[in-house]
Amino acid sequence: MVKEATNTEIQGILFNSKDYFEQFIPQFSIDCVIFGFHDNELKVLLSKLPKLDYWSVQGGFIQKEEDIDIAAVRILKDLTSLDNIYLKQFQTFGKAKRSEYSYAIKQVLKEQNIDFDAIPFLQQRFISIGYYSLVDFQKVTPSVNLYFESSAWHDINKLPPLIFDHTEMIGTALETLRQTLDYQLIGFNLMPETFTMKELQRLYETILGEPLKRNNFQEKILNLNILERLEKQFTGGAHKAPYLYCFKTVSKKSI
Amino acid sequence: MVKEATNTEIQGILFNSKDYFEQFIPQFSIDCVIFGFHDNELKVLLSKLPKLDYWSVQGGFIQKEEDIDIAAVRILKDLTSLDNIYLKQFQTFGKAKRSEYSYAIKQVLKEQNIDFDAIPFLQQRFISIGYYSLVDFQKVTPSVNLYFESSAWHDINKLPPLIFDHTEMIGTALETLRQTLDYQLIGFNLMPETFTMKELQRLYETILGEPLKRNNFQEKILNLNILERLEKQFTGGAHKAPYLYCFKTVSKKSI
DNA sequence: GCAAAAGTGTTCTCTGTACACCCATGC
DNA sequence: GCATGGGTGTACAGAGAACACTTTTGC
Repeated sequence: MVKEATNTEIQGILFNSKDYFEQFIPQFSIDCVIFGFHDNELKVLLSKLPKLDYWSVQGGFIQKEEDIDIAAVRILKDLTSLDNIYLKQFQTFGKAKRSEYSYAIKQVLKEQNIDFDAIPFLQQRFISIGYYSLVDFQKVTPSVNLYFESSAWHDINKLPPLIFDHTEMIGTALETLRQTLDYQLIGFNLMPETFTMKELQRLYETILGEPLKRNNFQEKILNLNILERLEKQFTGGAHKAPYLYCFKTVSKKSI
Repeated sequence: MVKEATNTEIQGILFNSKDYFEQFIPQFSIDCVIFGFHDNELKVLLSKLPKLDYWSVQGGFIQKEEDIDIAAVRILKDLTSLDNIYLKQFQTFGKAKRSEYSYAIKQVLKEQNIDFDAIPFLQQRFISIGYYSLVDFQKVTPSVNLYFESSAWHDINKLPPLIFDHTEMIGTALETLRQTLDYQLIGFNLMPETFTMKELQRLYETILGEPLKRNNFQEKILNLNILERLEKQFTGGAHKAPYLYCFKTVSKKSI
């Protein structure tokens, strides 16, 4: 999964900005906060900058004749190999200095013989449209392009250092998820095919950022009439075996 | 308030796109849905295209080194002469063909010797960041620039024909207002200094799009403890005089 | 006095929340 | 049997909705 890019490759791509300016709308990007659920934790998919301990929300650019929503779908597919995924625009980020690389990053890359100041592509001010998407962790095959070194899932509560305003971006995405809380939508898109009530509860506890009462959560969720109860799951634990559940079939909502 | 622009003026401005491209980020605009409340109706401030029965949400462009939120404030001030106004980004509109002028408009303007197809400025595809703002109707002095003929308030339920995707834009702004309903914020920014309970109720009925029970609304609003009761207002009607209210002082929230 | 509209109080339901109890499972 | 964790039931408080009643005003 980790793909190393050589310095020459990176410089080749970056300096060759001509293709970029021909194909895409300049100064404009889409960033995609990808949420997944695994090991009882809410995760985001991040990509690591080569040679540096900085990570980034992945994104892409908008083709000159492309709807932004279509661009977001295309970019998400490039990043996860997934189609037909829940995807939603949540905010546009446009501080004038938001996409400036820090002095520290520039210095370290200069040591690698990459001079950011000389690359027109990177000199642009970018305004970025933020989308978030909910994906089934198990189905994602993360991919990286040559700008990045590797991709990995990170616990939403233990984010690594991020470039630009990406920490704020993830925070806003989570906040939007919380405020537009939809039990069917979020669970259906983030959970695997089958799961226990406890796992589902963990998901909502992470999104809401607070513990929920076990029995009240169960009653509320079951009353929504969106779950189907399956057989019991014997875990080997010294306690009653929990039921497995799945969501009643609905079509995955896209934009 | 109505300022007529001659064809020569319009063409002068439009053809002189050089200034625009030097000063602003191309292909990028901010549109500002301005809400006001008057005559017991929720209104939006719109501007009329010269010579045509088409209206537009007003907006502007982003300077090369300007934060988008700052740009929105500047644009709003240009349009209403008001400072320190509640203003919120709600969605970015980016369909590829969203800012194309219709064939009908082009034809009519061709008859006025304005050839849209020859104006580079107008040939651009625009991606527009939508903001909405809540203003005190009485304090606004609408202004127009040379692109438009006049400005006027329109009832939210009786919108005239609008260019581009502006009808959808206003709808989304209203929908956002509804979903993030905040009794203090909305009322405080949209109502005049003093008002009756009935007037306030009308505002929320329009936003929610449904009638509310008079007594339940009164009880709920008063329990929020955000209103101050003033003297009675004798309207001359053959009924009990209603109290006037004002909001307890809070600072007007900006972005 | 009467109609119109404003102010106030009461009841009922529904939801959310806390607490309590019982049941299945493996050691 | 016993500890652990899952499933279910109950009781109380607060919010919202519907209804009823009283008060003020101009004619």
